[in-house]
Amino acid sequence: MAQSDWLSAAVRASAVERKLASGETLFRAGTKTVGLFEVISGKVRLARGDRSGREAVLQVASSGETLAEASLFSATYHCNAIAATEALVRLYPKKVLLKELERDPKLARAFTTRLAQQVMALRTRLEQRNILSARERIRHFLTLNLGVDGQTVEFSGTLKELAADLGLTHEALYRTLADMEKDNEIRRAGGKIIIQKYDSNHMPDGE
Amino acid sequence: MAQSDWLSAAVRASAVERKLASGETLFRAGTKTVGLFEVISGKVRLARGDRSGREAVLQVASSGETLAEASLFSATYHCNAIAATEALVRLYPKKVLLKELERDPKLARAFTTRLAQQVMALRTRLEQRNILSARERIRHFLTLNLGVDGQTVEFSGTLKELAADLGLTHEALYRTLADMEKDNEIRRAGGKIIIQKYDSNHMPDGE
DNA sequence: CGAGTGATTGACTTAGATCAATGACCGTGG
DNA sequence: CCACGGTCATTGATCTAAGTCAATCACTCG
Repeated sequence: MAQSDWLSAAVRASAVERKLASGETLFRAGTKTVGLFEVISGKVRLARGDRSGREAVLQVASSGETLAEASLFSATYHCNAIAATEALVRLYPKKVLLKELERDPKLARAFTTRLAQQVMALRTRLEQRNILSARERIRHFLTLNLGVDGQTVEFSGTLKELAADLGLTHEALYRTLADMEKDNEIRRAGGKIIIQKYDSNHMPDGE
Repeated sequence: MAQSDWLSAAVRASAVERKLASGETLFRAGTKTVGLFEVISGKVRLARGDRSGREAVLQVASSGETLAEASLFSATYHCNAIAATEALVRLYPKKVLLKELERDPKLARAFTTRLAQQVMALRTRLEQRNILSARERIRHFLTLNLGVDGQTVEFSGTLKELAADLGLTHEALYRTLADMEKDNEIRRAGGKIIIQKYDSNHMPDGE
């Protein structure tokens, strides 16, 4: 399951595992960086909290994904990483990884590609945050996460988490989802959302 | 001025320059990627537009900065790049660059570092977009862009551009700025904003 | 069985988006 | 040289959707 294939054997050998309880902090902003984390199981969210207590979710890493790639190039972390569920993570120490990156061009390339993907993912996220209407925001999310069948979106975790992910209050999400269901735009079934119609010519609110 | 020092001679040799009029499009989402752009003079903004016409500014690249690093690893662009002012850009063709990245570890490292910085910058941006209060958002921007003197923030371009950058309407920005000035929190002088006081214990609106 | 949390809905408030109008500038072409 | 079109900066009025506070129900876990 772990798709750490892109990591070289040398790096993998140096890994250290750590178990996290739900809600436990993996690292905190300001702390010295120790390396790159891979989530083996569970989910870990990367967030920054502003003074007002509100926290901005920057990323939610599930099994197979990595955390804090960028922090490798900085002395301290700039975000907080908190386990969203009980989780198992693997730490690839900074030193080893950096050295290997230097030596192994294949690894370097893979790593760079990952970073590039992150950049694009972040941009998508940013794009989404620019949408002010909750409904449009949800639509945006839905279209981006359509399953292979082209009409089902599966989301992991709670709706509350999804709300945080979308940058909405959970109330707003519940309500909008309910509205969309009432309007027959979507249907819900457990952890799934089924899009009822997606033709560009119904636009209930756009011009 | 151009800080393309991190690029190897081979890459630099292959560069092609292009002049853009203000408002001219450099590339559009969906177009095939041709390479990496460096802004030599002027400003180019990277943006994604949602169906409603609203455009999300993802990055504004000024002289010395590069555009579309991530697109090197993807077949098509995912954003639009539009010259915000008259601008001169240099194109480093994808093919050459990719090959050089493969060959030159030093270049690869530099490039990776850039990407990592981008990731962090994007995260900061994302964090900002999570702040709902216009005033807090501006404060956040100000603290992040404090000059060396610790109390002056210089911004380039128009206030309107800044507004787009902050994800606010220009009206909201004008108003909030005016309010902050009235409250003696800031002072304005041309393209500068001077912070009058920044002690954590005045909090005009926080709890 | 009670505490804790998610899901949901109601009522209310508010801050920011929207629409609109005005004055200051600036460059440009006749 | 100046009138005119364009854009920025600014402010007013209004509206609305999302945030906030709050209550309820269903579940699960120990």
